[in-house]
Amino acid sequence: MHPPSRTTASIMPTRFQAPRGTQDVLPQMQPYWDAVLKAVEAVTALHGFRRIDTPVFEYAEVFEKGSGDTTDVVEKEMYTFYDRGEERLALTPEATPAVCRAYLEHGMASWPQPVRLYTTKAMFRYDRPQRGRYRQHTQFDCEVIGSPDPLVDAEVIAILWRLYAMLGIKNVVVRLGSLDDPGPRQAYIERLKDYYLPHLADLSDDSRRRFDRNPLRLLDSKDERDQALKDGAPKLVESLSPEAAAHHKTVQEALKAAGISYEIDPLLVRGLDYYNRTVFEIVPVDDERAQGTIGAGGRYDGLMEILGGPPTPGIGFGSGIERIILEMRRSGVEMGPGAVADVYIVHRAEGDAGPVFRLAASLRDAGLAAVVGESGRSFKAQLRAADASGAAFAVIIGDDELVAGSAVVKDLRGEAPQQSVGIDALASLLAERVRRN
RNA sequence: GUGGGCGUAGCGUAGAGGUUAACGCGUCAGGUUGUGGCCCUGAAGAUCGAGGGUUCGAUCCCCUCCGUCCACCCCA
Repeated sequence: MHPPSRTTASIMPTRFQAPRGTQDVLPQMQPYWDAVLKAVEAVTALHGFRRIDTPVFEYAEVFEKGSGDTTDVVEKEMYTFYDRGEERLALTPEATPAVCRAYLEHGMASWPQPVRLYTTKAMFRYDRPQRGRYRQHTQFDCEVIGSPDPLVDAEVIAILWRLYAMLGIKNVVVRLGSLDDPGPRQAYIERLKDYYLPHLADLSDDSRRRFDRNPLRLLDSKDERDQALKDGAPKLVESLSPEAAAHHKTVQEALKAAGISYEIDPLLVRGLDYYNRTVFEIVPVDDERAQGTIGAGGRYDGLMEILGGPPTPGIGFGSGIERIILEMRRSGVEMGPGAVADVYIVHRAEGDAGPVFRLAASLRDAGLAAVVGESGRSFKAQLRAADASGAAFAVIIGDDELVAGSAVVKDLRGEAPQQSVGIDALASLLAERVRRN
């Protein structure tokens, strides 16, 4: 469980740094996060979703059973640990099993069905970091539990579609596939293996491994040696059972009705075991990079039983907020820092700070963001800071004003002339002027 | 987990086996008496990612580690 500890020097040469694959979200990036989180709230409200928050960690079995213990996410990427007792826990690598666990634990089957839930939370996967791939990332996650209706499939796709549009993301497309139900899918897999069996020697190493572990992935190979064989392989979406085919068709009709551009991807395979029927991803059309997928999900009608609950259909998706923001910026969305204050107080109160602090408090009482300049810095320096703060007004209190009980109001953004105002009247006056701007 | 590129002040970059490592942005201070944005001047700020090796000498060459980026794998 515990690897030999490395020397401090090798981890931390001269100073601390954030652990590999993690990142600080600095103030200049916060406007993007703010925009995404606000849009998430807005779009989920428009679809009648309610928020749920599950713990950062769960019993490891929740994911081992839920996600599938042979999936890469569980087998290679999960942060598993023992706490000080005997409990084996795991940092959440994906939201769906955790939300389903909560559904069962709290008897949500007795709520009006289906239950529509969303969350935004940190996910952890031990993986080699790349642009858009982090060991800690944040996901917007939606789950609709308790309905087999294909219209619900289309609805969750519509949520993402609307969210991305709200955020100014352009040029994305939905890739839609169907994995059928377990029985027919298994029959299809057998046919696929029969097709590939005579050609095993010609396949890439990766694909030979896939043949045993996850044959569906054969169709997804990017290796040149595998390309020729792919074309002749039986396609899953062309082999669907009548029920799954009808479901698939209804989803498509609903997407068309909603004006969502999608393309059928007969090779779409997701890396989690629990999916059946509808699977989808949303990808940029003009970015061929590997980590381009910004949102993905699918139906998981069998998951609740795997977790020990009664048969309960469900569908959901996750969308990585870091990737959403990368895509926003690639679409040309630019967000500035914004003003940190409405009013910046320039003063020379080295002795008696009372009047300055009372003024600042009265401004804040009036709802104005007020920043007090640093004592001891020149008026010039403080005014430069006032300008940089983005404040609309500077209020100047020097020695003369201190004696007179007044302050000079300077309009930093407009043409209004400076005026001297009694300190008592300042807050209401500025509140009025800021409101007018 | 596999293969490869990169790592010089807070940020973006230049540089060369050999005296005090350069520039822009940013920061701070000034440009006379208490007034921002533009402009000008100056200052601070870099053990050249870390450790080890080769060499008379390394920031530059070699190795290891750390980080980052790209592809694969996987995924959001």
